[in-house]
Amino acid sequence: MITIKDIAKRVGVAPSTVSRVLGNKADFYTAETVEKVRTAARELGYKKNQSAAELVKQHSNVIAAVVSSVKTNFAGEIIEGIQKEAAEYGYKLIIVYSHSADPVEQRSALMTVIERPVMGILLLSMALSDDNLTLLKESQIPFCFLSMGFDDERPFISSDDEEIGYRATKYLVDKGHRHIGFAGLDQYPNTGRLRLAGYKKALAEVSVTPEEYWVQSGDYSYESGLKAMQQYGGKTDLTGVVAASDMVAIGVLNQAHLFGMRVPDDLSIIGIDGTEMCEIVQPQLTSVSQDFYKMGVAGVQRLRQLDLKDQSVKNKQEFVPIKITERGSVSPSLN
Amino acid sequence: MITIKDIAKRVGVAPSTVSRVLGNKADFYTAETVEKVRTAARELGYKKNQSAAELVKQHSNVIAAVVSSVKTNFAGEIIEGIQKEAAEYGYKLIIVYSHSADPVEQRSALMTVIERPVMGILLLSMALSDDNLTLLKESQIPFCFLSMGFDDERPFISSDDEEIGYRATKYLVDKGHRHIGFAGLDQYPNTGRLRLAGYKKALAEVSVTPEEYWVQSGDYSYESGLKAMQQYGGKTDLTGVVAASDMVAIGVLNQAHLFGMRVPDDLSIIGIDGTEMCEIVQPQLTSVSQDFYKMGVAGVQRLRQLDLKDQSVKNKQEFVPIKITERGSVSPSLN
DNA sequence: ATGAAAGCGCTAACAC
DNA sequence: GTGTTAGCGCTTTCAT
Repeated sequence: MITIKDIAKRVGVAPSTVSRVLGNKADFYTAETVEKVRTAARELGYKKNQSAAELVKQHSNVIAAVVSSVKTNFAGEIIEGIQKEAAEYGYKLIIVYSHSADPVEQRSALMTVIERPVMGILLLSMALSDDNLTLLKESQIPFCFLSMGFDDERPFISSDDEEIGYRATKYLVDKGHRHIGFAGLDQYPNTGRLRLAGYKKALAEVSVTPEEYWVQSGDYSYESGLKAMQQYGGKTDLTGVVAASDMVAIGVLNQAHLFGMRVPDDLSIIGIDGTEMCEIVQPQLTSVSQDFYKMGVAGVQRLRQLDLKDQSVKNKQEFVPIKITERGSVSPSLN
Repeated sequence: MITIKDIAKRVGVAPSTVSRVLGNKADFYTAETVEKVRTAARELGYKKNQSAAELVKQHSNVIAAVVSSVKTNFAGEIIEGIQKEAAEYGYKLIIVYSHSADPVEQRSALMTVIERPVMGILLLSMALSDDNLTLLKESQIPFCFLSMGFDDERPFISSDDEEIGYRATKYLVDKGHRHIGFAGLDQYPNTGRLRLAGYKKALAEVSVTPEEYWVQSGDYSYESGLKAMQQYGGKTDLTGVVAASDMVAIGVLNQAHLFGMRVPDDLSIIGIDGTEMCEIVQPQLTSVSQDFYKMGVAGVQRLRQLDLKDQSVKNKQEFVPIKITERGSVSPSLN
C-alpha cells in the first residue's frame, strides 16, 4: 500500500506537505511542489486511505441513504435526486437497504452507517422503531426522513398525505363521481390515516359518507389492487377508485378488465405516485404525482445546512408540492 | 464520543481487554469481566468507531455493490440475493450508484468504495472502462461482475446470453413461427452480439435467414419496444418477436395493440428477464427468466472464497441457469 | 511555504 | 485471562 510517506520520501518533502497538497489546502505552495507531489502520487498509484482520514477528522463527505425496501419503484427517483444534488457539492452517496418492518434488520442497517463518521443520513420511507430512532439521535449525525411524514418532532420532507387523499378524491368528485372507493390504504400510523382523512373530507364536501367496504386496505402492491377490486366486485356501484399507489391502480385496472368492465367508461381510476408505470398500461393512468426527485434534492440541502451548523432547520418538516397528471383512466361520471 | 478507553476506565481493565470482549475474541475471560464490560458499554452508549478498526485491520466485513443505473428493475432482485447471503455470513452491504456510460462518474463511484478497506466489490451490469478496470484491479480488493459477461479474463456471474437468444427464438420456432424479429437489441460489446448469435442459430436450424429489419436495436427501455414495433408496422409479416427485456416486450405489446393487432393471435411476444412486470400486463408475458437472485447469492459466495484466499476462483466465469416461463403472450403460428 | 510531532480510536503481538 | 506497547495512515497545530 502506497502512503503519503512514500510520496514524501520520493519527492523529498514532509508527509504533512503531501497531505496539504493532496487535500488542496489553500494554495500556499510553490507550483513546483504541487506538481512534483501530484506526479509522484500518480506514478506510485497512490490511493487515499479514507479510514485514516476519517479517524482524525471525525467527519467525511459521505451521505448515507437508508432505504426501506428494494421493491419500491419510486425509491429510484429519490436516489437520483440525492445523487445529483450530492454531486453538486462534492458529497458521495452510499445506500444501505433495510426492510421497514424488522427492527433488528433496521438496526443493523443503521449501525452500518452510524459506525463511521458520515456527514448525514437520509431515511427513505422508513418507519423507524423507537429504539432505533433513539440510536439515530444519539449518534449526533444530522438526519432527515424522506417520503414519510410523522406527527412528532422528527424532521422530514414528504408530500402532504392528507392533501393527496383530498385532491385525488376531489378530482373524481369534480368529474361527477360520488361513489368512490379507496383501494390499498396502508396501515402506517400516518400515511394511511391522513390520506383517509383527505378522502373523507372531499366526500363530505358533497355530502357523501363512504360505506365501509369502499375503503380497502393493502400494502401498495399490485396484489392489493387486485384484491380490492375483487372485493368491490364486477357489479359494484362504485364509479371511481382512488388507488394508494400506481401498482395498486394497475391491479384494480386489470381486475376490472377481468370483470369485463371498461376503464374509464365503467370505472374511473386515479393512482398515487406518478411513476413510469402509469404510461405502460392501457389506458394510461391518471395520477396524483409526487415529486420524488425533489425530495432527494431537498434532503441533501437539508443535510448541508445541518453540516454548516444551521440548527434552525434541525426539526423542520417540509412538504413538496404534488400535482395531478391527467392521462386516460378517468372520465366524467354518467350518473 | 465514548471510546473503549472510557469503558476500560469505568470497569477498571485495560482497553485491550475491552476490545477483546467487544470483538468476541475467543472466550478467554471471566464471565464477570464480559458482563461488566458489556454493561458499561451499554450504559455509556458506546458506538464502535469503524474507521479506527478498519485502519488497523486493513479489512472490514463490508461488501460494496456498484450498480449501473437506478432504473433497471432487476437490480433489486440481485441486491436482495446479495443482502440475504451477506447476512448469512455477517457481512454488511453498501451500495453506490453510477451510470454505466460515464467513465468519470464510474470512477467516482469506484473510488468511494476502493478508498476504504471493503471486503469485496460486486459490479452489477457495469461495463467498466479500461482505466477504471485497471483501477479496480490495482486496488487488490476481490471483485466480481454480476449480470454481465465479457470475452476477456474478468470474473463474472451472469446468464449465458447466447443461450438466452437461442432459447427465446427456439421457443417461437417450436411453436411454428419462422418470421421472428428481435426487438431492442442492445449495443454492448457482448450481450447484444451473443444474443444475436443465439437468435440466428435458432433461425438457421430451420433454414431461415433474418431480414435486416427484423433486428431492431435499443436500450432495454419501454420506448425501444414501442419504436421497434413501429418499425415493423401494423402489417408486418413477422408472427413472433423476441424482446430484449420485459419493458421492451411491453412496448412491443402496446404498440401492437395500437396497431389493432391481437397478442398472441396476430403476434407472439417473448420477453427476456422475467421480472414482475410480466404479470401486470394483459396478456401476461411469456419470458426467458433470469435468476437474478441467485446471481446475488453466488456473488457473495465468490467474494467469500476470495476472502478466504481461495485463488482458484479469482477469474472464474460462471453462468446461472435460465428458464422459460410460459404465460400468455405466445401462441402457435397459424401459417 | 514547509517540517516535526502529536494523536484520532482501535487491534494485535508480546509479556506475565 | 489481562495489561503493556506499538503502530495503522492521515491531519493538524505549532514551529521556523
